[in-house]
Amino acid sequence: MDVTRILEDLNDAQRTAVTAPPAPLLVIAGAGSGKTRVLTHRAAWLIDVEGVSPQSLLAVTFTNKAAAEMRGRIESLLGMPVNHLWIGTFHGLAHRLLRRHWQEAGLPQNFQIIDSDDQQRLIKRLLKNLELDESRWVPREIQYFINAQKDEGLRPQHIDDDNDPQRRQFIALYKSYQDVCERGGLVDFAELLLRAHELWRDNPELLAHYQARFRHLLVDEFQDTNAIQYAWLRLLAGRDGVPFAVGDDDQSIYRWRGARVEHIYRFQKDFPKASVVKLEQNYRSTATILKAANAVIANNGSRMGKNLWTEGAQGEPIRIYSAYNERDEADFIVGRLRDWSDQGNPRADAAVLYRSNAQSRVLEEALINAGLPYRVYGGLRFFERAEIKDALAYLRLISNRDDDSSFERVINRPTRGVGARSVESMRAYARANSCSMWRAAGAIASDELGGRAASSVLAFMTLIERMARETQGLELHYQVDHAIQASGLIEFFRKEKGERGETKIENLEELVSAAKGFSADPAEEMSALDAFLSHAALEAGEGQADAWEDCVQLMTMHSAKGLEFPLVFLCGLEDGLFPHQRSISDPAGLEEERRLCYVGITRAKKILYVTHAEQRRLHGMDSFSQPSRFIAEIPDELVEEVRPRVHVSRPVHTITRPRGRLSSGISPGAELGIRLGQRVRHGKFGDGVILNCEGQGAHARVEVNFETAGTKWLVLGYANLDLM
DNA sequence: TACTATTTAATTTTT
DNA sequence: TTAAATAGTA
Repeated sequence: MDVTRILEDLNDAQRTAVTAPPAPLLVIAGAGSGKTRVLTHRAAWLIDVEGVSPQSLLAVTFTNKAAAEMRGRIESLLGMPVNHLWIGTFHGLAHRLLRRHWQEAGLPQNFQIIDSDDQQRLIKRLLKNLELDESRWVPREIQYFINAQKDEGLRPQHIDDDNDPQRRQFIALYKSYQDVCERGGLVDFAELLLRAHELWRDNPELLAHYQARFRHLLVDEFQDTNAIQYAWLRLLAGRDGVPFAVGDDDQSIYRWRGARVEHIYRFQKDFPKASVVKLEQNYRSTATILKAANAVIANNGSRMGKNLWTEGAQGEPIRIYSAYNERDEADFIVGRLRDWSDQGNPRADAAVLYRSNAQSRVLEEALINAGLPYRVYGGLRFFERAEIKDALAYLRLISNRDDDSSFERVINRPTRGVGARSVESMRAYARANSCSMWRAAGAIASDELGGRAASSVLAFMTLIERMARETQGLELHYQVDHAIQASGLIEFFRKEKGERGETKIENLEELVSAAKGFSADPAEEMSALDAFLSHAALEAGEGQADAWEDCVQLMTMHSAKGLEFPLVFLCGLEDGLFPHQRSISDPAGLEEERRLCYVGITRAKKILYVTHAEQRRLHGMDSFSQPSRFIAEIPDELVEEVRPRVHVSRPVHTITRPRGRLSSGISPGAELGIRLGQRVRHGKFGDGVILNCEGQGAHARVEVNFETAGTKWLVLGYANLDLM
């Protein structure tokens, strides 16, 4: 037992948490305060010092990456592999349970997991079947509704329609969706969690077994748990379980996906014996950066309250740059990045963070012009690529003929003469006889369909049967290889002109390699193919598997969570963009945006730049915008304005910032508080932005671009504009 | 069935 | 602006 090794390098608060007696504990871990370290050391402490068997430990994270990292760190701390320790994502663990107890969970043994793309396709098919208009019943909204209900642990019969016809229809759709999934043996992400919860809830002996086994529950990113995840944890903890939850209420940025910070507040109520430890010492950023982060987040009302501090240096002031437009902003950033790189710093140590993906475009152009290598995070991941999903659909059909999503996906891919008409009649038959498309195809092909279509459909069915027969017993990667060849996908993409098809073929070949490298957990009693398919759905893989090159990192602030960089740019800090327009009017939404800002700021270790543009091209329209309110929330003494362009020849656009930090230029109407870009409200025309002004005093006229009424010239004296 | 023109809408995305 | 989805045409 090596206590020293586990406790060395821990500060007092961290040590308190790691060595806490076996009782529920909530660790509020500020950004950069050693959250993962506490979690892993706690596990090591329990196993090595308290003599807890790794078997009785369950560690939950939100991402596969975090789970893998946690396992690695625990193993290196203990100096041995811990195979019996369950570490995984909520979804991964739920999946494991459902595979083990598929019967009790009421699932077919070979159930398949569908991702959100599959889910949306399924909903669209459902709408077609029910002859509902997609513009009236927006698939995305239905998908959102279904997932939100599941996240709350609700089945269709639990939901009250409030006598609202729209809502009633949504509930009905949820129900039909569920029927389709049931018939095809399909389980979506939210369903994994909900089923796993119901499995325990409805099988007391089973629950008792797991409660007895998992005494210690380690939970990462606790602020991001949704209702069903929290309910699942509570069920497992029971009366005697010992939850050890680590999270930061200030970093909860996934409310829109069902995450509820409130669980952090509820924890102490649900576990009355719980104690709380706060980790506030930060090992990442300079004091200046921390002060800024603290000051910004202090504007949020509902918080547990926490103040990050550091023993480190003040560091450099936060640089704020007011760009003329988004291209100026990008040029500025790239200039600084070039300096950074020229000074011998790794480019990979620099990150440009933005609110929405669309902002990356201008940045990328500027980076390309400057010849700076960069990498954009996000985007399509390996297993989400269309060609990969096509191949997987064939494999899924091999495993389960009744998987309608897969059937429809590949029935005519590559094209084999089965058009929309044939598919439609199969759908009709399937609907009328509530059977799968596969069965419908078999039933119809012989009579209802025309000769040519019928033979195509039969050929397809024969193909699938043949593939299933020929791959039986083969090693996984041979199965995959056979599937991509025999399906004709390779041939199909070879004919595709340009480089596109080539890439697709490469990806398909990469899929074979992935299968080669895949090893299923032998403990699970499922076929290698089913295991691989689940893996593909549950772990979509990396965004870009590019060869490593030292390059600047571009990503959204959301995807930056958990990362850190010596040099960080937060760009596009304008009201309307960040905080985003859609969150701005809702107080809870605004608070979440502010937490996102907090996350962004605390990514920076040494140097932080904050930029905004006075004018930005959005959706093809130039628009003026105010600097983000978050900028004004950073205390003046931490900030240094960057003004390399000493008054370029352009109209006086100098922005009056909320605290008057920037000098305001004299312009017509200035005495009335009118300036270009100012948002105004007009009694009749509604909200708009000032584009232009001329004249003085009461005779001054302004040109206003109204959101709905278009552009108009108004005389200030009569217009009665309200400043916003 | 495949290509082209037109329309539409536009956060964030751990699984 | 632009990307994606749909509708229309060869």
